[in-house]
Amino acid sequence: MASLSRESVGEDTAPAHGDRLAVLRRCPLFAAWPEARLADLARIARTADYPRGAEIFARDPEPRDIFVIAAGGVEVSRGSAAGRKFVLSLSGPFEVLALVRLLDNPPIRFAYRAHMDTTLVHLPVAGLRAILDADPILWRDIALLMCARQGDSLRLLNDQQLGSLDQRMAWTLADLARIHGIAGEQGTDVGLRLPQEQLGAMLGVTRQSVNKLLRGFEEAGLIAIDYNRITIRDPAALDRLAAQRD
Amino acid sequence: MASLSRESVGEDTAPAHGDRLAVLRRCPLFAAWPEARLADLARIARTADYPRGAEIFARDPEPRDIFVIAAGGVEVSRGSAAGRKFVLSLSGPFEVLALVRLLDNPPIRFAYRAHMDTTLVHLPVAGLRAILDADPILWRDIALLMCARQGDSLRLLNDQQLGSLDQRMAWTLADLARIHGIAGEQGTDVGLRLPQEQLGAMLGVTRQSVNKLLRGFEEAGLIAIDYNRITIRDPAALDRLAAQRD
DNA sequence: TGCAGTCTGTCATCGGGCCGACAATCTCGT
DNA sequence: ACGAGATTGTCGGCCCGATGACAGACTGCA
Repeated sequence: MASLSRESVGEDTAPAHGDRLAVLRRCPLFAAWPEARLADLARIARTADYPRGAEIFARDPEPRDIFVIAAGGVEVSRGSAAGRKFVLSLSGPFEVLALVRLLDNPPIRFAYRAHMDTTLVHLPVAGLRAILDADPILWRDIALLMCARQGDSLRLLNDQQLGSLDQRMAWTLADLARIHGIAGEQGTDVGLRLPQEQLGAMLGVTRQSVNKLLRGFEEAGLIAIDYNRITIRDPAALDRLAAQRD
Repeated sequence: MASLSRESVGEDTAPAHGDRLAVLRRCPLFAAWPEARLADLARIARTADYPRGAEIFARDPEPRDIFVIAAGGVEVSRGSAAGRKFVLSLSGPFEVLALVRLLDNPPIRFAYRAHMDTTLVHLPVAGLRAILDADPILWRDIALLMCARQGDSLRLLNDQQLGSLDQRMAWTLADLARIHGIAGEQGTDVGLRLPQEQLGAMLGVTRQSVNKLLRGFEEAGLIAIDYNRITIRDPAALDRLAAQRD
């Protein structure tokens, strides 16, 4: 159990303000917002650092923040009573998370965990709503982003129901590479050292199944495996495999 | 293959306009909208009837309408190349569907089918966007609805991954009863005559499994089965079973 | 009323993925 | 450099749900 949380809350110096502004400016969600609104956002925002493995809202019984990843990565997951875990996504920098908190009572609560050393920009939901209500056309960007997120969820749901395991694996790997990937000489490195256990929690299978599946992919020349590290050798074939879900 | 579609498009008499207004007024989404905006909506809206089994956008290669169920029910589903089908939901009156079309290019396209004789109010997406942009605070309602929908999808995803089959069945039955159910003396009738095949397509299992599962539920006194018709006898126990998903 | 088409009920068989177990390998902190 | 803990690689047995098949029941239309 990680016991650390919110290391650097409280410093609110001018350069910190500028940092927050720089982060917000790089979020696709805020891309079209006027400079003044971004400044408003930066004013209510607070930065916090989380060491690898820390739970993001571990101490908040009723979380009140939406947040943006400034650096690092966040695992969005949910545990079951039986001890199993479902990993919804591994998000990277400049993604805005927990937007569902704009609702007064969200229907389900996921857990957020720093997947590596991570810096977040917290936006108190009340303050964000005030800014949105003061310039309501900004709600449009929220609405459209939520439409896109909904589309992503529906695609995931569809894949879970109709796709074979190989297809889901191919799709998941391609997706991870797109978010976190680092292109290299031998191919695109899936930029995370993710345990097969965690991959399993994304696909809904056990780590043993993931292992067999990955070795199969390696044998087929799709990927290369170096212990924890996966490199995509044949992205085209991978996409072809993933795209058969229709 | 159903060949019928859009029977009554074209009539735009004054009383029809009033009918459309009445339907829109009963949608939760539009509950807080000012009367003038609802009138604008009704003005761009068009009503269409679909016989049971008809595909809603069968003829539109690039569908441009968001729609509201005025009466009847709509099955939202997606087929696979292998001939299998995934049923996302069975929606009832006054639900607004296909909101994801507010995006220019939705990431995934589901099929909509009239699950019984159905009347829809079509809202062209361009017209809707114009109305929203003219009074942008209305975007807030869209955004919050999409947040709620997203929450629903995430809950479904979570259940698929972590829940046992019984739990998912219990949850699905309770959900259907909530949307379409008719309370009676012997308990709540799940208001649809849905083939076990279709239930299977919602849960991601075959009709045989659904059959065995339902008989088990009946034996346990949770439900009563009369051929196609399911009546919930012990809603408390059903909820208890469904709620174990944590 | 009868018949075609749909839906249910049930069985035997098969297979993919789970479970439990254990050894080998790698990483990281001290 | 070393040892504890995490992660991988692999196996055999097992179980749930898929598959294919078939008879019987129900519905709705002619």
